[in-house]
Amino acid sequence: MNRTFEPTPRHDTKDKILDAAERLFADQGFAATSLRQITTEANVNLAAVNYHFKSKEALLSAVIGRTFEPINRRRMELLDQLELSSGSGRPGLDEAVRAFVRPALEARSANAKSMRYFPRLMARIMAEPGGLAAPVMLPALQAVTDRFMPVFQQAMGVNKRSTVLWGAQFSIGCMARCLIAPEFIQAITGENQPQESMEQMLDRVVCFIVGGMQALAEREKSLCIGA
Amino acid sequence: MNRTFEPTPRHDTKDKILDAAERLFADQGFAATSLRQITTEANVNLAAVNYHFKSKEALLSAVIGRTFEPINRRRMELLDQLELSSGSGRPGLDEAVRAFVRPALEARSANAKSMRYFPRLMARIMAEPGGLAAPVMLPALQAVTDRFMPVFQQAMGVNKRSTVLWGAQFSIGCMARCLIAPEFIQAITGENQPQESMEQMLDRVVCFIVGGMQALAEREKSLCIGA
DNA sequence: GTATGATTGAAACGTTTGTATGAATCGAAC
DNA sequence: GTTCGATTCATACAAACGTTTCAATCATAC
Repeated sequence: MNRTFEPTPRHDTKDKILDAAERLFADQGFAATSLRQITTEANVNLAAVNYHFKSKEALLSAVIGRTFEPINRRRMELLDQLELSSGSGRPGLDEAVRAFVRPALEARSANAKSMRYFPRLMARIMAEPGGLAAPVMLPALQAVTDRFMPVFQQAMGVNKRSTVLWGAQFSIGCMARCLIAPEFIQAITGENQPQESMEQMLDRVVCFIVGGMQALAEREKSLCIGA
Repeated sequence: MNRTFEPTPRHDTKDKILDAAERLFADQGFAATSLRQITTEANVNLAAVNYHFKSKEALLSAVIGRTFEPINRRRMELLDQLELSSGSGRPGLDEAVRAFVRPALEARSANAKSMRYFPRLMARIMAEPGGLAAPVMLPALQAVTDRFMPVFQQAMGVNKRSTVLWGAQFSIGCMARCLIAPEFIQAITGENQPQESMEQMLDRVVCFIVGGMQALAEREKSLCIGA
């Protein structure tokens, strides 16, 4: 067999593939990213993808799982801590929203060397309720929803579940947008805006979301009075 | 030449391609949609795509242009009317936000027979500042931004342009999310929520956005007092 | 009827794709 | 050193892809 073998260190092939896939899926989307692009960037052999991950789709699931699972775990931790440190076990709306949003912004900041990729991956995945990522994403979203929705509802002081559900959806929209907004602002204005810190961005988006949720709560109350 | 020719009516090939492309690009994304899928759904010949649109990318640009251009034109019209009918030529924040959001929701409703497609197309496009759609989208976004941003700023009563820019980005996030929220709510809760009318959805999202923007304005004022 | 440009049709082309295959190499245990 | 499973390598395969080509057909004007 004609083989020009240059051995690759064998201890991190899988991670190299995951890293490259995360970057390229985020930048180009799943379908437009070929396995050869991934393996070229990761400097591994094409067959390694199927060996370690069985299929391209399974690779996507793995990328999503390792990206989003820590965020959701962090959310749960923050909320648990909040409830412990709140005298009545009932966090305020501002605190609850922070616990929801902060992990996503933290993840953005933690990916300093590939900061341009994570926000787009998240934006792409969040736009696809029935897409390829659904089997991985829906259970995760379900768990977070089950945990946070009652807290939001209590903090908003509303009776209707639909008010909370819509508020949560708009909050997700804000949060997702927040992750890519710097790129958009740059593209639209052509200005090099001074870089905002993560805490500044967090303050802005939490302020907006809390204001919006409180407005929805007020709306519900005034509709009840009118009915 | 061996040809089994069945003539197609020649008066609407281009529109059939655009319709099919809009549906499939929205549902699957650009890269995952092949021209053969489009032409099969449109019941036209493969070569027609390149004849009428020159390339797949040009087809995408055409789809985006015909989808988003009417929305933006409607936005401008609504705002013009608003300024005419406002005594001082200065619309309130609620009205300005409505003028921004309503056309998108209207477009969703107008696509009754393909309602599942338009929201996703919009969500996909909005997630990609530097993507394939950028040459078409950025000028359109620029025009809308130039027109609405001063109105929002005045209505919010803030001095800093950055406050308005961020508020606008969060608003776009809310609006985009609003278009696909019914699917998400359905997927997460497994419940068949009663269908909300367009006006109900519009009221909800405008309420949230206005609340959020007012909160940002208050935040700016309190930061100025503190500084 | 003829001429001409527009439009459609079938097929070809070269490239790319994900998956699969079997051999070579590696690393750990004995 | 030998064995065995894990891992990597080069290659093959069939299918799919966007673009192109050229002839047939259509529609309109004269």
